[in-house]
Amino acid sequence: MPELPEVETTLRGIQPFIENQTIQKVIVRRPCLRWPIPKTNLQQLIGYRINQLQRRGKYLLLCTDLGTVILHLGMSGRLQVLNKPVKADKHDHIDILFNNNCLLRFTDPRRFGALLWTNNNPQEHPLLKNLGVEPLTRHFNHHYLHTQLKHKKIAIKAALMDQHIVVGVGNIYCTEALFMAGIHPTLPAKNVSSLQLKQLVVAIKNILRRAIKKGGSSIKDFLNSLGKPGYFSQELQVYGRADLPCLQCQSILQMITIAQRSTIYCSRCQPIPA
DNA sequence: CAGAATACCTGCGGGC
DNA sequence: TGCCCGCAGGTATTCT
Repeated sequence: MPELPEVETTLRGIQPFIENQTIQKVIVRRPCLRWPIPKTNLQQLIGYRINQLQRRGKYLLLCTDLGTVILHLGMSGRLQVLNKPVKADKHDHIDILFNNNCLLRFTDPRRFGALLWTNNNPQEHPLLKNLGVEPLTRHFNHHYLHTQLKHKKIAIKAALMDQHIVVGVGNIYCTEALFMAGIHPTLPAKNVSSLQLKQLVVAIKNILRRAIKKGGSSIKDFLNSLGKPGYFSQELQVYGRADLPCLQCQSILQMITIAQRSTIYCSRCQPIPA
């Protein structure tokens, strides 16, 4: 489900209900997501307030005076705010109840998501401290990409999805951005021209911004924190369109696998440079 | 060291 | 109807 636009959509959806609210109760139904859930730390949070809700890459941070809850939605995770008690379903692993009677519920069928705890600066947490730049800041530009990629032989698509280079770009938006920039996804990262890198940066920023505006993509089951789908999937040009005609040139779109992820591209619009 | 493969899970749709 | 297969938005860990 969640790449940067979906995580950002989630943040914006839950922020008004939980920021500055005091934690009243925490229920952990399933002790393990990707890693064990730090139950003790969560119980100690009762009576503490969420000072701030932040996003770093695909992580969400619930900041309190005691420490920070680090959340990752994995592949199928979802956060929603309920304003009345609703019976928990099979995959509703964690509930956090606030004094305003809002209930923050974490649901994750595949359990690739995570809830972690840190007493220290969350940016220094092992999972966060080596993350790459935020794609929607000025630090993400073609000079930066050139520096990062100039020695990399891996496919450009694999490099863009490496969260240590740039955060938030996942399989959908990476596939789309490469199409927009006219770059073949298997091209070795070091061989992407300077002009192409510029186009790629523009494409990535553009697609992420547009997706956020539309509330993210609902490919299969993404629902935002209000239980509504995102509407960006209607605008996807290549992702999910293998064997269909390219919307630009009518060539049949191809599907290949790169770094164990499905990749769709147009062999005419995204040629391999001679 | 870089890069590739593996592992973690459940659910869904399609083919038989 | 039911079973088996492949596929799904991610990424730390282990391997070569």
